[in-house]
Amino acid sequence: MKKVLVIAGPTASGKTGFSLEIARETGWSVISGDSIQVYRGMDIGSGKVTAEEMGDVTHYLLDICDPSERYTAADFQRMAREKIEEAEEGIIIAGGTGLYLKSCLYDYSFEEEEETDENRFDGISDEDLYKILLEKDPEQAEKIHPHNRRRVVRSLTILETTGRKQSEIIAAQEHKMLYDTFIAGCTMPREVLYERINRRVREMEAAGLEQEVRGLLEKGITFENTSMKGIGYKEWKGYFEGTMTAEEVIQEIQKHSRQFAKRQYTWLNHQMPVHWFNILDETEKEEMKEKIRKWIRESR
RNA sequence: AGGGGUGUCGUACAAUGGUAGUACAUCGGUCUCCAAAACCGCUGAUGGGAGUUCGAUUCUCUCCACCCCUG
Repeated sequence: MKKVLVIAGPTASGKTGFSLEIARETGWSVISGDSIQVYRGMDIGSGKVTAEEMGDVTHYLLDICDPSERYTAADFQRMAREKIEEAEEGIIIAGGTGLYLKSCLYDYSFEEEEETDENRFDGISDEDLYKILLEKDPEQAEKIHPHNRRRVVRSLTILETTGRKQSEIIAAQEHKMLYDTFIAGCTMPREVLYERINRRVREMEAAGLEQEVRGLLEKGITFENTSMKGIGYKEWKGYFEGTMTAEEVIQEIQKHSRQFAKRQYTWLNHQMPVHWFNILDETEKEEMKEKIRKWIRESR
């Protein structure tokens, strides 16, 4: 069974550095498990590993899309699984996009779908849309809040294009991991992480984040593109429309990053079996490495 | 020092002589392809004291704090 070492954790927790250390020790490649780092030209704001840091460690799923394209969890699932299968012994996935990690590791199945008109439900209220779903797939509807239009539309789309209920698709799965997986979670006290986040955003500012965003806009990328929904990018809309100062933008990015880190903790704590360790504590870090080495030695 | 003004959750604002509300933030949570997305929930305030009143956050006085003007 292929071994998959997942290095997870909230933003700014040091996932990249740790994954490089392990990659150099094991000789394994690294898959980026990140929804924004797939886009070319989005380097500073996405906290992408630099060529210099990377050295000769092979990285997959970085810079594989144009920012005008839409990359999704299904794309990640397919491409990451391909890389896992190609690996000789094992591979590392470093990233903080919870859904991407889970959908790749577990037996999630994303049904093939036809293109649908995104605006076909315009004019129908959230409540009415929810009632429709309640009628057609009550089991799934009960799991979704009526106000969460995106999820309601999603379920209806699955129903329309595949002819199957989302609840049935999920019920047919075993909810088991497909690989021999070990999930290491980089963490640290919340206040320390928040300070690091704030500092990192300042560093992005100094590294030329504004110029990076300006360059994307000049190439025709708009704030409507999925890629521009990322933290560090979407906040500049007001700035380029003349309603916000750069300082306000930076503070928004810091705030959104902190909120994101909190959501990442919630996801990782509740959705996957993570082995947490305080990455700033040298002893804990070494213990984690030892656990990883032991897990690699075990043959299953 | 004199004159004027303002004091309500962390912040910005509401309202009322009779249960003090909203937004954002904080904190917590949901999650099967837009997920760095979308959505949900909780906590939390009338500056201190006195008076009028059945009842004051509201009216009155006083103290305190802050702001503006004058010197």
